[in-house]
Amino acid sequence: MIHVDYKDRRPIYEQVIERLQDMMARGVMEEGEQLPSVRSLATDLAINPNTIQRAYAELERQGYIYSVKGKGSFVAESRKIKELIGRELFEGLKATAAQAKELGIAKERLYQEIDAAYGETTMKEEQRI
Amino acid sequence: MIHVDYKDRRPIYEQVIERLQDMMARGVMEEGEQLPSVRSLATDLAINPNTIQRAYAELERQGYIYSVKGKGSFVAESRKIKELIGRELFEGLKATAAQAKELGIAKERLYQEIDAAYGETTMKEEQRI
Amino acid sequence: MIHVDYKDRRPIYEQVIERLQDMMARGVMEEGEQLPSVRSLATDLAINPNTIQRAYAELERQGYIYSVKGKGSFVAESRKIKELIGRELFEGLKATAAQAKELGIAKERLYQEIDAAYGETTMKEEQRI
Amino acid sequence: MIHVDYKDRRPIYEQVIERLQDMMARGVMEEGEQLPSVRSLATDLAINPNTIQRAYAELERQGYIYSVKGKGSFVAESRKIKELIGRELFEGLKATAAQAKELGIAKERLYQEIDAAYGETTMKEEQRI
DNA sequence: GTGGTCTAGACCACC
DNA sequence: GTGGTCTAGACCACG
Repeated sequence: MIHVDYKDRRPIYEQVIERLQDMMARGVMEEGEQLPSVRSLATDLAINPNTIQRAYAELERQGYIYSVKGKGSFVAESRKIKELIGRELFEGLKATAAQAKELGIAKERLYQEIDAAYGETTMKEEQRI
Repeated sequence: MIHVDYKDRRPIYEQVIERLQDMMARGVMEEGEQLPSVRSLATDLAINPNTIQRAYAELERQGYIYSVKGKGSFVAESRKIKELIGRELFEGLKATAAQAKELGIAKERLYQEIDAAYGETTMKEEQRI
Repeated sequence: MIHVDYKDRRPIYEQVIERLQDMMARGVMEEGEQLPSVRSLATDLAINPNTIQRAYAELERQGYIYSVKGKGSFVAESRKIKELIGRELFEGLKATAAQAKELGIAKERLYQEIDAAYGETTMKEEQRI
Repeated sequence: MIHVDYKDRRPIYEQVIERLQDMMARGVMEEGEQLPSVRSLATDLAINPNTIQRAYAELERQGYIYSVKGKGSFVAESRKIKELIGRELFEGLKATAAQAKELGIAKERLYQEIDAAYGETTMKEEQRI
């Protein structure tokens, strides 16, 4: 389900956060669904419970999940999650576009790159057919 | 000229690198121009010379500048810098686009955001008129 | 295990890098194996931890090892290491051959030297028998 | 005649040494021929006379040239120069071959690389015809 | 004066 | 405990 890569230079708790965010954004984990307990997930991934605890705390702080004492942690409303993910992505895109403009890069050149990214994966899916 | 933010979580030497990359990309520092000496920039920013030294070493490794013992550090060819900056920007954009596709975001939505970024600044310039 | 030579004109961190590269290339240190910690190796060699830190950072950048905060540093995949070492060696050989050609040295003379190096050690091994 | 590259990371005096060694090895400068004076060469290359002085001193120490007080510096016997150049090149090759053997690389693989280096340039010369 | 290396000692983030 | 960053201060090589 989740996989941590020790060769990845980012801290493990960040990897866990990102993987969970991704699963929630893509609907693999649905609104209101209960997340695995800190201890069970720690056992599954063979890492320190403190690390999972930290990931969950951060996800709660950001608004992706909410915790109920004595019950567990749950996925927040999908509307909210979509908004959070979208805001982050668009902010990054905005910064990139601003920098590109400053460097004198035509915006059509950016479109082109986006088309390539979208088309590329589409091709792969077609090959699966 | 350059400013370091101690509240920023990123290491100081990275902030210095990015600021200098940016200045070179925008042509504020021209090809062949001598950068401030390690010691003088360290004094200006009120940080340790070793930290600047590290930033310069990394910039040289990446190809943005070249350093000569006893002479100083100098901005590399602008052609090369444009290429380096462009490659980095497009790689980031590619990753963003791939993520957006995975999240089911229409690429037209990305175009829209880019147009906004390009248009926005244009608006500001027009307001100056 | 490792030895630094203060009479050597090359910086200490480079000597450490080369010794470790050599050990990894020869299989003395195997894939995934944990390297000595920055502090312990520094103590062993009686040099400053920062110097070891720099060597490890460079080795990671080159792809020979990977480091994880709070865990340690580990030898990369042997396949990758073989490739890195081989590339370096052949590049050096290419430069030597090019220089030899320019000086009007027959390439058979180079073969001869290589045979000597290969044969010489073989002789030693035979003497052991 | 000689050219120094400020972008080259090696110190200028080393570049001057190598260029002169090369010219002597290839017979561009003949046995007994007088080298340009320290001051005139310094002026030509627009660098500090101390730098040239250092290069000449090092070349004399290595046996490539000899100086006569009040007269100038002269190229040593070509037999000696050939020997010096050859010794350096073959020592490097020997070390490379030894390392290759230790890594389990077949010596035929080294021949191949040498052939490529010799052949490649030969091709270019043929194209000139 | 310039860049480059090294030491000693401190603090942080992570696990 | 681990790796990573930073400071203060020193010394060297180069021009």
